[in-house]
Amino acid sequence: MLTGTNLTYTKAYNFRIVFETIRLHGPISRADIARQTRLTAQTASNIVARLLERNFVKEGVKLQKKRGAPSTTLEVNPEGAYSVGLDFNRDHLTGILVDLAGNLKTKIFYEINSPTPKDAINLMVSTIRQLTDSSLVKDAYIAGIGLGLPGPLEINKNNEVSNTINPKAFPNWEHVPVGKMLKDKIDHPIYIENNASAAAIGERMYGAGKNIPNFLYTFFGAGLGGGLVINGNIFEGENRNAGELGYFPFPNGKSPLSTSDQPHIGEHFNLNNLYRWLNEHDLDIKRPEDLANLYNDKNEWFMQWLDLAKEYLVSIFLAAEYFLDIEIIILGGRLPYSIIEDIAKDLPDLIEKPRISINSKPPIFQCGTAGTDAAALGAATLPMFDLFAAQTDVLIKD
Amino acid sequence: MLTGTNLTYTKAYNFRIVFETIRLHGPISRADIARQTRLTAQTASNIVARLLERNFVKEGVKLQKKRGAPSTTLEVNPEGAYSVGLDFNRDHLTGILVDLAGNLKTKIFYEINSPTPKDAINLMVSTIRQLTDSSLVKDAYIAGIGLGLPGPLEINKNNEVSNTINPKAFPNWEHVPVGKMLKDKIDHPIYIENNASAAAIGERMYGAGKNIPNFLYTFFGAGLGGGLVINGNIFEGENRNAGELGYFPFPNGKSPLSTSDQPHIGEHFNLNNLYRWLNEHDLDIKRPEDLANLYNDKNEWFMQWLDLAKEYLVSIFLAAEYFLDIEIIILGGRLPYSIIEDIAKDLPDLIEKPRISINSKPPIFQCGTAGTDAAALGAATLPMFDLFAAQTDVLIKD
DNA sequence: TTGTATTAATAAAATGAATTGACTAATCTT
DNA sequence: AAGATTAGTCAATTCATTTTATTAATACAA
Repeated sequence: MLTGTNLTYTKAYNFRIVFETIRLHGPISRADIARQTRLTAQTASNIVARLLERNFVKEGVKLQKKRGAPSTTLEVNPEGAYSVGLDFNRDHLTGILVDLAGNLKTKIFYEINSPTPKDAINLMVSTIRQLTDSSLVKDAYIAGIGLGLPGPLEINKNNEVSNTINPKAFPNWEHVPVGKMLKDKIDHPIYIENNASAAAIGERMYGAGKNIPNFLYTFFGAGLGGGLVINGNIFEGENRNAGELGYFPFPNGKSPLSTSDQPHIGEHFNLNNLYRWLNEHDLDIKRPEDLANLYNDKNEWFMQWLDLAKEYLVSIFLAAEYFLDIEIIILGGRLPYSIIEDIAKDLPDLIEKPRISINSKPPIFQCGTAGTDAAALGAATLPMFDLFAAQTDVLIKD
Repeated sequence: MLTGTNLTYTKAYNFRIVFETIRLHGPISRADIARQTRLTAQTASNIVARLLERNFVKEGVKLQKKRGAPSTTLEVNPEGAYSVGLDFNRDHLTGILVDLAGNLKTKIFYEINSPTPKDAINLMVSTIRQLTDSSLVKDAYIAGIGLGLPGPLEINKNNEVSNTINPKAFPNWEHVPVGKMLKDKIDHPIYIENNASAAAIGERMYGAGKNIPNFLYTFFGAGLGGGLVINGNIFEGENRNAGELGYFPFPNGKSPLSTSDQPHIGEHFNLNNLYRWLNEHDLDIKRPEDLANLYNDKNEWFMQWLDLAKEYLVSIFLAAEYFLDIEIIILGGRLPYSIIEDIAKDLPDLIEKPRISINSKPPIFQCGTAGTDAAALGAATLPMFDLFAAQTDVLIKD
């Protein structure tokens, strides 16, 4: 619905704009903030005063340029806020604490095995408590708790709780009100996203997408996921399922890992499928980390998988270019960094041959900066993003 | 760059919000406008006064609901502004005049044959003059001139002029500064878009996309084009080439119309390819309208083409769903309406079989309301959109 | 028929954000 | 040492929305 705006919203937006300017371009002086944001020096100065008061920024070194009075610079105060991120899947729970600058402060990792919802929630709650009760964040402001779940998710009518997990891949987890269950026990705002979207938001705010308003994030998790960042914000689609890259059909033939009657690329990237297939070839692989060794050894089976993976990705990324003319594709997730790096290195050449172009540049491939904890880090940035990101929707009523 | 906002921008945005509310929901009272926009009654009333003063809206009937004073309703004043739209391609130039309500007032159509840039510009100029000098718009406010060109387009460094046409399909038209050439002779603001994007904006503002902020528009023109509307605005991509649906590869085999060494779906939808192929089968077809007869007669060659066309579209639209989880796909363009209607009718069933879904609804297929003049009507709405659409970017400096 | 409740619309005053203008202080240039 | 330039802030102004108050029109109930 079309709603108006007023001074209050203006204030909220300018507050975010100034904070973002300091975060992305700091250390920076009040005068430079005013120039960049096109606000008056007075307004910028006033907003900075509010940011200082709330401890979100702090003054840094004095700086002199050519002439005139030297300027005192401002930069993000990492201790100004903290946030908790959880990345949950059937084989693991990662919990982390990050500060306002996006630094990872604490990390807790559990290997688990398809827990019941009740057990899972209990583990999440104790993990959150452990992270928020540490001496580090004593008295500090906690922005909230972000939870990354394997998609697809649901939102019920009340818009309050979102949660269900692909029932085939994760039995007994249909329509579990994860958000509600957590809210009953945790006294912080709770944000839930599918882990691919969360990771994309993480890269957008703190990582490779910091200065890139439009990109496609490709998430190698339990399967193949994606997060689409459009105009600086995640684009979720009508049913919150945008970025389901795994559903694309194989460009020709099908993967030896495919077993379903609707062959789709996701099957090739499904880690359980991959483990099983490698086991069939006498390779004992149980965790994503184990793949790094196979890659280092140039194991023939793994390299066969990797070559096919690249071929399949090419067809997806071509679609991304034709549809969205996307500038940058960021790759991240639980696969070892060396493997993701290899993919990012090879794709530009591989995509060039089938690509049709009249006057546009090919997409750039980049590795995410969050490493294998991308989902947890992304989850942790959900509260930060909600509070600080300079989205234009904060300008509009409701 | 991150820029701030202030009261002036607030005012501009609320002005648009109120106008849009009247346009989409009128006849509507001041009180209802206030309720919908969440502005105060006073503010809504003040903005309406400004809209009345500028003749963009007019008062309508009195309306009484249950109790209380009856309200005077407001509605768009069609005569409040006019706009000119041109749809140019190598075989035709369509020029139209529309009013503020989106009604087609005058239409001029020329059949042409790959004119030189100079001849084309002259024809455009005389068409524009004819449309703007008519007695109808005497003394009326002309919002501007919109020009739809076959993509892909370019923007030069100065951001002022955009213009070049697929040189393979349209010889001697590389890097022609159409915008600049028009501006020298025409004293109205000039807007240029590729015709698919223009048509998409037209459907967004006045047609099937009126109340739909996210949709994919599919344009059957000289080839296959697309326009992506995201958050109410056209999404153009990094090189302004988003929506190049024609570049998708064939899902299997290739079309009998395909001749290039990089087979792609666009070849199948290329009208010249289609005419040629039909000619080879002794069917004398020269214009899009001629296809309607073939369709009525259920001509075997044409139906073969049509069945393949649907198959190819399915693969594109599946990609649209997986990538964007798009709710609605609007079909329009120069193909006869009966054929587009047939496609829209058959696609839901055709897409259901290959489609993979866990908990999302399939896209809805709809025919555009602009008919075969979609591109020209879309071009005509470019100035209207720029002046009246409630985009959040009008809230931000620069 | 009369009094009351409800709603529409606007006038006048208040609010609160950014802006404008004036001023001080710090540094470089000549 | 004087002048130029820049940073930063206080005080006053501006201006669109909001708040408050008022008038007018209608329906409903007694």
